[in-house]
Amino acid sequence: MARISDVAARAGVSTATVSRALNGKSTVDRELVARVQQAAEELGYQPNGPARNLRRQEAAVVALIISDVENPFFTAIARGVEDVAHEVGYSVVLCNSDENAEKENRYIDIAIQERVAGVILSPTGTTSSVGKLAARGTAFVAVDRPLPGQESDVVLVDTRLAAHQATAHLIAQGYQRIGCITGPLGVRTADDRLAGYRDALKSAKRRSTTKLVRRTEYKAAGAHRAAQELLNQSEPPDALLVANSAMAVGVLQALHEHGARPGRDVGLVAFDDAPWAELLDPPLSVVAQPAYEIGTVAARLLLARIADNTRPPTTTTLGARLIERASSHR
Amino acid sequence: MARISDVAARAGVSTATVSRALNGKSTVDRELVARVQQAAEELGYQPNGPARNLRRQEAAVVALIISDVENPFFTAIARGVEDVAHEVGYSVVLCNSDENAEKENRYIDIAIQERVAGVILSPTGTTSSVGKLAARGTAFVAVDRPLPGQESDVVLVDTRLAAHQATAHLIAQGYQRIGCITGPLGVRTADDRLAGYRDALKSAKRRSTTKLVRRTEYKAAGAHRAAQELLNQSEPPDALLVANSAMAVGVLQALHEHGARPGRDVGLVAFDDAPWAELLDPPLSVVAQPAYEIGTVAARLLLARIADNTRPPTTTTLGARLIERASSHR
DNA sequence: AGTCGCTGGGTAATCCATTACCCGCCCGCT
DNA sequence: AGCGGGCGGGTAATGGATTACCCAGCGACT
Repeated sequence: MARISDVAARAGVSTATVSRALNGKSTVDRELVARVQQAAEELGYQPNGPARNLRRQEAAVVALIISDVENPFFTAIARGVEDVAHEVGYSVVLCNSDENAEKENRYIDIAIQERVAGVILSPTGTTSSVGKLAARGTAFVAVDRPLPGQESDVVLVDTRLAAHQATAHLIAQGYQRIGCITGPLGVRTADDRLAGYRDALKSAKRRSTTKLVRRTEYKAAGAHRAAQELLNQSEPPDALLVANSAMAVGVLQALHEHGARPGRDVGLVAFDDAPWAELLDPPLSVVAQPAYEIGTVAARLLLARIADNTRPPTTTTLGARLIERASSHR
Repeated sequence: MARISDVAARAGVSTATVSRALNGKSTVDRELVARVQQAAEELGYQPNGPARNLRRQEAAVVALIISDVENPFFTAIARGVEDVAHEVGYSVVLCNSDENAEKENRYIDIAIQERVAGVILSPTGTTSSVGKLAARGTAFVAVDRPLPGQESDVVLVDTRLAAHQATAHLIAQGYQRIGCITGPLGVRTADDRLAGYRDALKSAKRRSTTKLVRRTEYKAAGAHRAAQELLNQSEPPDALLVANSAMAVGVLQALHEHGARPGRDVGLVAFDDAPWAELLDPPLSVVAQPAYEIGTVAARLLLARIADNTRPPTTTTLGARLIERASSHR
């Protein structure tokens, strides 16, 4: 594979000149630049990234560690991050932690080893292997969930408030026994959505009971089981707040199996707007989160922090929007 | 940041011994290994990736370049690749080419520059910047679509046959004017699905007319417009074959706007099984592609090629499965 | 006892691009 | 003419881990 010295030889200049000509860092004679570019072209020269990064002590790459590639919420974030990063010449590599602290830890190690310029991640939970990033001075930004006991830039959604509003909406529609199916204990968004749900019940002077609450992983299968359990109780819920769209699929299946119609029999609001939510009969009421915007904001914060790691940590909280459709109307 | 020489000093050995102890390449005295590991631990030593890759001339990383992160078909492939790669200690970085030859080209350059061990990609189309990989001897595997004029390992789905079967199913159900909404001209899967559709019409001695065929990007918006056009014709289709699940969303919207009920009024089969397909009323008939398996197969092929780049190129064709639901029954 | 061979471990070369440092040349001013 | 300043470009140091090469020491065999 062609090296910089090959290009230099072909263009009849030194390696220093080749580097300067190709990177445009310093003024180089026009004619030489042309000769160098042509030589590089002819040889199909591609600079050796590791060598460059070794010397530069940093790669123009940001790592994005998300907890589920198959969750549209996170892929939308990825798009936001990409669009901003590309504008300024950074590349984005996507890593999938699968809501698994060990994988997350592994990817953080890789990010450190590869000396990426910065990391954006949705932390899996309590185990803060993220401390390593802080310890090394690598810029990082948390999205979707804050980092326990870490000072850092964070981009959140006011998901507790959103859950409150969604629940209040169900109450206003006259539902009496409102349940909640949320994510695993310790996952912050899951906790917050549950808290918001309880806030709303309290505001309405309703008693909340654990009999109407289930926690499970953020997947369809878990939510399906949870919904089955709730519906099989002697006093089943007449409405449900569901914490993400994959879960909503499981819940809708369970309702179907019980012959219960969303809206009329069981009011339903789910987090995350999905393109198919409107296609259902009845259309699904959702809490739309600004996922793409989370990505763009996080990327901009990260770039600012790469430029200046001493700036004080900021917390950005974006709002979510309740979209009322027929699944939450009798 | 701690360097290998710091670890060596703390453990009282040479850098060579540290490297050997941590990589387990050669036999090192047990006690020294323990001392080295402890020293590394205490210093929080993380090897410098660029330096390592520079020396090794290769990184234990495979790049996966897909054409749409938001398409569940591709994220399922990603999962398959990841699962296999992780088993053997490789990391996967995901790049999103967005069906854009320029972005694809850029990511290929990055992959070459970073000296990744191999690349798996779903080629965007004709412009074969992929030639660079071949020229450099970087292992690569194409998924979902073959590479025009490139000898390489390929993992495909027999999508033409699947389209044939799906169309034949619509014919068997008694639909008379079957249309097709497929992806852009030149995207191989889009061409194949259209070809399969025509094969089926021909087998059934039906005339195929371009009046019932529309091509658009693989997104909901394009498919929505296409469906509108088709439905507004004087002789609208009474069934549609739709080339992916995002498009199906657009088509379903259009049908709804026309007050047409899937199945009864317009028979419908779409490519890609989505978790929500069963939730619709009526449930959507689909062609389920083995996306996860494509990923695992491609990863295994890539690993084999990394080990031995002289092996002859293979083409693996996986089958798709038609799942008949109510949207394709009168 | 001497020699061969093996093993464990140290020294230094190596991977390649970037950039600090330095030199030569030319222009312009006095 | 002489000198200073600026610019273009070359030489070589640099980043950090891996590994080729070599050496010392020990055990075994003749």
